[in-house]
Amino acid sequence: MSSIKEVAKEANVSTATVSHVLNETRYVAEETKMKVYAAMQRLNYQPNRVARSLRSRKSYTIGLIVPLVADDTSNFFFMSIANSIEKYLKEKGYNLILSNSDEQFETEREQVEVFNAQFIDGLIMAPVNGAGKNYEDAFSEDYPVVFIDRKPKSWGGDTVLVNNYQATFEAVSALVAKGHEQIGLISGTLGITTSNDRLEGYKAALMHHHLSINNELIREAPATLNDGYRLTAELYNKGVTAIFIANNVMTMGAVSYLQEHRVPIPDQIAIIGYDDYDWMRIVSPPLSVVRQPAHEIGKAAVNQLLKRIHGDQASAYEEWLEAELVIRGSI
Amino acid sequence: MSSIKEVAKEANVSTATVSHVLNETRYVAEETKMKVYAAMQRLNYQPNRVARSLRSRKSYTIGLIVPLVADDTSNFFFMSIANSIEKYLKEKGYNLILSNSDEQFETEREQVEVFNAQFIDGLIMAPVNGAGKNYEDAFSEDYPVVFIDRKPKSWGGDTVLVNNYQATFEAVSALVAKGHEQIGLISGTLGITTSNDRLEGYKAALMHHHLSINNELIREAPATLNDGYRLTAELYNKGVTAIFIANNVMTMGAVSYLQEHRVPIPDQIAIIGYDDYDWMRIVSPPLSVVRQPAHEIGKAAVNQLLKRIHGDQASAYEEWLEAELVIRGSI
DNA sequence: CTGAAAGCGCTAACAG
DNA sequence: CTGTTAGCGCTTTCAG
Repeated sequence: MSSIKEVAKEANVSTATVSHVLNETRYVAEETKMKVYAAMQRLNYQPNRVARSLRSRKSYTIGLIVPLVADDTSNFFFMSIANSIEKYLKEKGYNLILSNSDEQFETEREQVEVFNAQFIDGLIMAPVNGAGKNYEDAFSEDYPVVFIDRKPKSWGGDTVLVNNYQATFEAVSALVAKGHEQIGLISGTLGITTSNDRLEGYKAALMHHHLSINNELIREAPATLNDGYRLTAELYNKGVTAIFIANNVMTMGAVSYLQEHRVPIPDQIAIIGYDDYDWMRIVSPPLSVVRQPAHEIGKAAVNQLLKRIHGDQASAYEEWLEAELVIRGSI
Repeated sequence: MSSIKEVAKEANVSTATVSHVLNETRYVAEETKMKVYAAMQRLNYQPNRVARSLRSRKSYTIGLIVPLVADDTSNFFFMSIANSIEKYLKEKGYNLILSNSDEQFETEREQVEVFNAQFIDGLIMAPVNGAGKNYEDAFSEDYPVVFIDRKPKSWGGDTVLVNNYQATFEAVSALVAKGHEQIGLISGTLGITTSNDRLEGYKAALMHHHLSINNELIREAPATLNDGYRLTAELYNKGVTAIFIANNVMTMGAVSYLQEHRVPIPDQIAIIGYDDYDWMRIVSPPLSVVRQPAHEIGKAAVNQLLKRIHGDQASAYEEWLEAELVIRGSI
């Protein structure tokens, strides 16, 4: 790998000139430019990004931390987001360092420390489940941070969220409209905004339609397939006629239980799940779901982050994206 | 962010000493060490990784390039691999830069160029579909490279592969054992080792069981849900009694077609799909599949890469991992 | 046992 | 219009 010095020598100019033609950062005579380009060509020169970062304090790299639990091979919600973030960043000439917090606060914190020492230009993160974490002073002041999907109480910075409350309200209302009165809720662990908002949306919809809220019909557990299966069994035995399941993994568990026990959907139990993956259309019957705009989350987060990187000093930004109720055969 | 210089001053030692206590790279008196630690504590010192990289030519960062087509939101095979790679790298103190080639050779090549200028310590990549690409000289000599999942003919370096041939052979044999003689094959685009090997395994199994190979029953298209749907329709109309589908996305398309047209599985058509995700267990009937060891691929690739990083000079390494036939209700 | 200082490759004053 | 040079923060040789 050749250096800027060698190029300068080869082209009979100074390193400053090479640097300036490289970055178009001051006027250079056409003729000189040509000499430099030729030299770069001959030496197959590639500017060293590390040296550049050290000097200019810009790495064109941003960090992403997502919480994927290790043995849950099915929750690709954050992977979809990671994918879209990578895509938009690439368009803007940025690289993505991906890290998984494994839904563990410790791991998350460690990764933040690593990033603090690494000249990332910005950080996007979906914080782990759990309240009361002090985020504000975890980050060195050197880069902007955007939270996605979840908003801890202690976080007062930029955030991109999904309107889970509204989507759940609509979904539960749709069940009510079909005549259901005993409607169960299966939720992942409460305590994060996403789960809480879905619970609130559920309650609000029932109240709005003058149905009573029965705590017996509200079930919470870690978002795993097995727990979804188990809670569905419990609710089924309580005599519900409809279930709203607040995440995709537990939706799978619910379908699994109902199919194994030959419970006809939607005749005996209607269900609405969360997130929209292709497989939800090929189970029988196809599943009604709340579709989250995973792609838009990534896009909005990148946009906001780049704004900050480019010096935007506006006060904390909070964007709410709408989720969409998709009705199929399961209700 | 404080620097090593400030720490040195604070501790009344030289920067050399600070560096050496930091890296435990030469003997430092216990007392001096303590002074340095105390100073680091007081200044909340974090060594700057970029400067360290520039000097030591080591970044503790490795690159990963995977081919995920943009609008195919369901093929999470490479995402699973990315996930496991990230996990193993973190254990070893490395970071992961993730990039998507979008199954486009141009994008892939551009990303390699970026990596060439970036002091990655190594690169793992699943090359794009398509033969005849000259890989050997695309990479700067500065870092080792491990290919995963696919092996272009022009690549003579380290590779981690899945024994698709053997797995397909077993799957098709299982269909034969059930009495099927008209067995269709639905494959993603041919030309990459993965698809080719599955085709060969299919043919070999038929021949081994003295069944004739009917090219009419072998269908190829880009691996999309819609194409899987369409090819299933075609094969169904050809009168097959069983179909082997060589990837997970087209498997979804196949199930979709058969369910919509109320074709009983496995009574009228038996199917075996590829890859094993949770949703395959909750369609009715649960799908028999070939399960690829996504996790092990990541692990093996990381191990091999780190060996090279640590100076292993052995000749090209090729690891074949076994895929597993999982029999469920669909045959 | 420790320090001085060179230098990794680059950018950007400052000086013509 | 271009060159000289300091210095980003660190590692490491050489010299005590």
